[in-house]
Amino acid sequence: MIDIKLIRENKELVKENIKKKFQDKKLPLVDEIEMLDIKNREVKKQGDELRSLKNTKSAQIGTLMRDKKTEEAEELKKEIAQYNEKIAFLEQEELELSLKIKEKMMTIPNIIADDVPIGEDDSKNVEIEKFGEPVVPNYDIPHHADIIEALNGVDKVSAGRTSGNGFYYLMGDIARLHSAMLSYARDFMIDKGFNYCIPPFMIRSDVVSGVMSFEEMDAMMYKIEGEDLYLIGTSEHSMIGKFKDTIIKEEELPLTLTSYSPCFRKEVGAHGIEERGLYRVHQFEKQEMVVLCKEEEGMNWYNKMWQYTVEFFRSLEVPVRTLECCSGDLADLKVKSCDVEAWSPRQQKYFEVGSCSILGDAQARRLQIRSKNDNGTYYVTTLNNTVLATPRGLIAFIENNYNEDGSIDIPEALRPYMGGKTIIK
RNA sequence: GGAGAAAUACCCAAGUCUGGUUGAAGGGACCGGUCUUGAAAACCGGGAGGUCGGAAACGGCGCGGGGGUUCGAAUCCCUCUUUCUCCGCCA
Repeated sequence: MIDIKLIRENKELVKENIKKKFQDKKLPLVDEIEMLDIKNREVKKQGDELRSLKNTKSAQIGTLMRDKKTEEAEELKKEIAQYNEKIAFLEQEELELSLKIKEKMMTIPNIIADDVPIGEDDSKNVEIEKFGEPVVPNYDIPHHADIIEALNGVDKVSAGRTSGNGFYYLMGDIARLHSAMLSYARDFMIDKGFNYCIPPFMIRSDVVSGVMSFEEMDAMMYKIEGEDLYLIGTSEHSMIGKFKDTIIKEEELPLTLTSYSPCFRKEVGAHGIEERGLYRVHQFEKQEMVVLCKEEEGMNWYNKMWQYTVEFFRSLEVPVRTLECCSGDLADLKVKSCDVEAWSPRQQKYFEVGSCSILGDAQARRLQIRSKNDNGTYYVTTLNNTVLATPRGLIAFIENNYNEDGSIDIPEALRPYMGGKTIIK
């Protein structure tokens, strides 16, 4: 959500930005908002004047009552009653106008960074940099589901029975590897100075609607029957929600947090749960990083954050690359975003394992997350990035550490979490 | 799940029974000053933060959130949320 002042003062910029994102159908909204805003302020002004008048007269009644001038007081009461009718009418109008404005404002995309590549969809995303050699071994790498199955590491048949498609039992060393990776990811971020946090795994609807649109909510979030609660789709939801309606002391910024949570997603729509294996599932686990900082420090953190993820995967012998999200593929709330993709030696291409985003003050404005200095309050800049989401991260790890004989190497970094094991076979 | 108590500004806290100079007493912290070589202490002085409209003057909102009664609500009523105490249940 952008500042409405931007529409008042520089609506061409807002329109230009909409065009850059190939959302031309939203262009008329800008003028509509501008008109509604003018009208809203006019109505508010009228209302304020009447309320002011009413307040003054009411105070007079107080004085008259004290002086026992009942008749005069009664007359004033009648006078005020007339104001109240008008005020009620104006307030209704004010409410309707501001709702309309808010509804439209929510759909206006955030102003993207100048250096975001312009493109209509994900096919126009731009590779930035490769880290590590994308090696293709001279033997075949089986599908991850087959690798894991051969090691007795997964049971999807039983999961289908208990929970349906999109769920899984991880077993034995593979389950342990899964946990080891998460523990390592946690400690990796703690060592970077991030504050470890385990958040609530369910959140209320007002928090959800603060972080996503209704359509997204419907497509992603599981609702708890009979309660105003949703299972989180990512800990970002509860981590950002943590600061809803608060003013953070400026000396506490930047807040650098790393959170663990299971994540639940319906995965309704485009892709669905149609793929074999553990790539797209209803339930996964994630170590996340979240940063709240001053605007001027935002880009600095953005660059640090994706680099942390790269460093993390490199320490696990996984080649990665960064892929910059183009304007059309960028979610409306984001200023800039890049994916960290892991190399798949089997498919001989990169696939997404994480996503780093800077949202400017858009998320903070929606949720009223502010800080304060001598010039007053301001909305903080929010960022989030994946350290490790797994089983997806597990797949990347397994493919890249797979040996011809079906075993999986455990790199140095992970061994303390695997009881010293150097190999899974 | 049951019973009770509470939520007031950065923090503590008065006011709520008895609605009207309470746009919120009093502390603490904070800022400015006196004193001091400097600081502390003491003393004097200052301001509610926020938000919306306005170029400004000024005005609207605002005592956990929402609604209601009333000319007028921190104060009365309803509702939601949260916290605390006790009981029950439970990893």
